[in-house]
Amino acid sequence: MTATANAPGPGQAPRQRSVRGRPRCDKSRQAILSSAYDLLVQAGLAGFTIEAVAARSGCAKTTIYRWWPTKGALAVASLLEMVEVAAPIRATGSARRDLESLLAVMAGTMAGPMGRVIASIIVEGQSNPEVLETYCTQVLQPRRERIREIVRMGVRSGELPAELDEAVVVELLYNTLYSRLLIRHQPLDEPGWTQRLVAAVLGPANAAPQPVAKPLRIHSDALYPA
Amino acid sequence: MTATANAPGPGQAPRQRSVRGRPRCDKSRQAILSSAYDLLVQAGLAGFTIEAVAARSGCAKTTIYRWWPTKGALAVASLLEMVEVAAPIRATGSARRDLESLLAVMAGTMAGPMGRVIASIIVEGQSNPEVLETYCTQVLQPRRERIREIVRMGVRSGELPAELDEAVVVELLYNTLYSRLLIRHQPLDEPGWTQRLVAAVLGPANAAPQPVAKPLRIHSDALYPA
Amino acid sequence: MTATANAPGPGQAPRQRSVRGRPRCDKSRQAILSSAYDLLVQAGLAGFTIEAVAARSGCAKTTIYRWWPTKGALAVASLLEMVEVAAPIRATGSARRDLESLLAVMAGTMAGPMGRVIASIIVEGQSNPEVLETYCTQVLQPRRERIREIVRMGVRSGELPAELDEAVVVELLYNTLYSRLLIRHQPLDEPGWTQRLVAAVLGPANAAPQPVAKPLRIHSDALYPA
Amino acid sequence: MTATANAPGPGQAPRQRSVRGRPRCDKSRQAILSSAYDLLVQAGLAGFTIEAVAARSGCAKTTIYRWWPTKGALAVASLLEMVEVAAPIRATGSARRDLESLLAVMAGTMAGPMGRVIASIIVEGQSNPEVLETYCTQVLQPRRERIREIVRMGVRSGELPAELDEAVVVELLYNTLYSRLLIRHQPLDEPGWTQRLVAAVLGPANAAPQPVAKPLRIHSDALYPA
DNA sequence: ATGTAACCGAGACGGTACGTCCAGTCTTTAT
DNA sequence: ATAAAGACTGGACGTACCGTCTCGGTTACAT
Repeated sequence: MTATANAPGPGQAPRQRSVRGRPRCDKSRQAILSSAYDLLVQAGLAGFTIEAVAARSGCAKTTIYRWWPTKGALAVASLLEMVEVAAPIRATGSARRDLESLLAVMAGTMAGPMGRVIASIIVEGQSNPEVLETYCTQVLQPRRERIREIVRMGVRSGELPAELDEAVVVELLYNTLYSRLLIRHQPLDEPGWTQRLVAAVLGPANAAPQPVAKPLRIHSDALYPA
Repeated sequence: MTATANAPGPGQAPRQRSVRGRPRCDKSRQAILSSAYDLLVQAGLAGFTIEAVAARSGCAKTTIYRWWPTKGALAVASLLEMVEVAAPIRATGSARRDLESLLAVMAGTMAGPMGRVIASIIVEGQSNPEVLETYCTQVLQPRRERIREIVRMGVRSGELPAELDEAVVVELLYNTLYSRLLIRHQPLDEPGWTQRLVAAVLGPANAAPQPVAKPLRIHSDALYPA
Repeated sequence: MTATANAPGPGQAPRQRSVRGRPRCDKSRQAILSSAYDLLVQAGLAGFTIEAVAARSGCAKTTIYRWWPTKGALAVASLLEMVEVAAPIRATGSARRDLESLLAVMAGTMAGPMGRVIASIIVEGQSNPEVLETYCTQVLQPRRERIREIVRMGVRSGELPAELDEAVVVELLYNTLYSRLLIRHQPLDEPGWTQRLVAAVLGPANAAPQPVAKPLRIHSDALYPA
Repeated sequence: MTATANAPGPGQAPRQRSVRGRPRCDKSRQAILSSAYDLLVQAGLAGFTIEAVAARSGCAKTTIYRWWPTKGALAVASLLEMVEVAAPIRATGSARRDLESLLAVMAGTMAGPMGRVIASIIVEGQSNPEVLETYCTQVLQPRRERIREIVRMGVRSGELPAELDEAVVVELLYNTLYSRLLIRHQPLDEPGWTQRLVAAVLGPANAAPQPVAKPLRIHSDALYPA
């Protein structure tokens, strides 16, 4: 993990818990993070200014700079604060259906306000590699792993062909979301798109899916508000 | 087309061709565009400043603002200036191989300096929809069409399965490139990646490809230096 | 002369009068200088802030920084703007009386608002030698010269002893003013002080002063509002 | 005496001597005062910062603020710590010579590092009258009294004319030092200046000085390092 | 040939945000 | 109680670019 993330998520100790001195004011931390998030949602990158965050949160600029070295770091931190680590979802027993609905949820999320935040983070990351690094480690990878798991389960149950390249499946499904978010050549919520995507990636649904005996409790890849 | 694109490509008339007055100085236009491009390549978005472009090109800021309304517009224009409309390539007769090599070329291009420029354009486009619009129309769509054509030809020749969803194929192949460019979770030039990608999208190569009778001269999707 | 003075006094050409580019806005210059002066008078050094000057004058900070490199330079310039080069006074024919009244006027000026400005300039000058240099050259020296002239005339007319050390006289009379301004150990306008001072410096008035035939029109050392 | 001076000289109890709690740490007091002095000498006003003093002395800012209300108060206190109350000097028997040598010593002191400290104190005093007040009471007045005493003795012995205005003599001699310190229009250590000054103020040395019967031990006006 | 219109360079201008420094204050633990 | 540590609000700093605005000068067509 990088310094970018030293605005701690739950359970993290960013600075060696100091015994001496005034402890960090958590109210300020919260105010700053939620102000940052709100500004990103409402005004996008243009309005996402340290000064604006300071003004809206009622905190001093110095307090912001003390804890987050760059705007990008602040942006990721504000996203992490708003997102559950991994929301559990109910597996239906069909990997196909699971993927479809998961993709739909993700696309919906990205089409909404959180999408603007994510886009902003990626933008900031272009000139600040640590931001992207943190985003990938903290947000992207755990969620990609969920998709991978669904695929793995589908293969194991025989629903999906054994020769399926898991890594590529994840890559294809996920990347297409981000591209639409950023390039906007097509809408993220194009109707029917989810199904076509899954069909194309998994191949035609000729084999009847075998319902798993015990419907497992797995986790969603979607970004949920905390 | 929007005002964003009024930095004309060849043969375009951005402003109602004025009969009176001093004609536009093409030397300045060239100097500005190439300075912009160079700055984008060398310093990325951080160094891509109207003032820097003016300084490097030896032109006045007013001259830049006269012709390009925003930094984003200037960025796209500078890219268009550096890129052939569509470089012709030799079709090998195998759609699979064509796609693989095309993807490899594109990935290579995006991993290089031009990738930085493209990323910058997309970044600028986040707060300036016209920029993305122009980029899609002028750069993206024509190139996507080429992929589509290869697929179409492959289907027609029987090399590729008839039920292939052309639109989705293009989407999958292309988007994954842009995601890697922007998110950097994986390198663009991962070895073997191109093959796995094509295999996953087109399905297993069971049908023996039928070489087309007359190898057609089609066009590359890659962005070539002009 | 130093860069500090490039806010021109009358007849000066601070930057080689440039033919190219937008000419300097004199309204801004005036507004800045008078705002600076007012702030120095009203709030002293504490309130004399580039930001405050900008706010009060309605100009941008950058405009101020473009023309005056430091707060000190701005302070001197604002003083120079408010002061006549050398106000003429009527010589009475008695060097003694002339010096007394001149000292009284100067003390009065220094005890007033302009004194605060001068004190501020000297303070700024402590960490910026150019400021002091400019102040001495532009303000102090010309005025000291006037005292010297009065003394010279008094000696020539026989009113003052020939062995009088002109330089020291000027030094003694002037310095004591500045010390009282800055150290405040004694009030500047102590009644009778002027006479005692002159008496001590010039020696006892034993020689009857010879009235000059034609009372000359000389110049005051005092700082007059322009 | 004012609150400004509650940095105690030796033997003073600024705060009602507390019976309970941790006693004041004298090591901190010393460290702070000498750090302040050093910073004033080395970096002048610019580097004389509470934070810098804290850093250099290894004390906390709060400790400084607890004992000295303002930077100015700290500055005077640091000067007082470095200075003997009144260093004794040997009177030569000639008031003239005594004054000359005394002036020379003072000028030398002011031209050196301590001069920077004094200038800083006066600067601070401009926006903090209590600082000047303390400086005058603690430093200036006792030393001026010494000059006055020399003059008085000179008059009593007949060396100096009886009509000499003691107060004005002190004023003239002392003020000119401070002016040169602050305005820098002339160097403080101009050779021969001391003699000319004394000559001008005391009048020509026509009367042969009467050596006093018993050379008295008086005190110097100069500021000696403790 | 001479307007007239649009171009071009230079550079001043009002602004916004930057990231930093320091001022003072407050809150904690340690002595 | 005093001290050290260090987080906090707040204000000003000086800088970088923004996008706009005059200027003096330069083409090149249209009278």
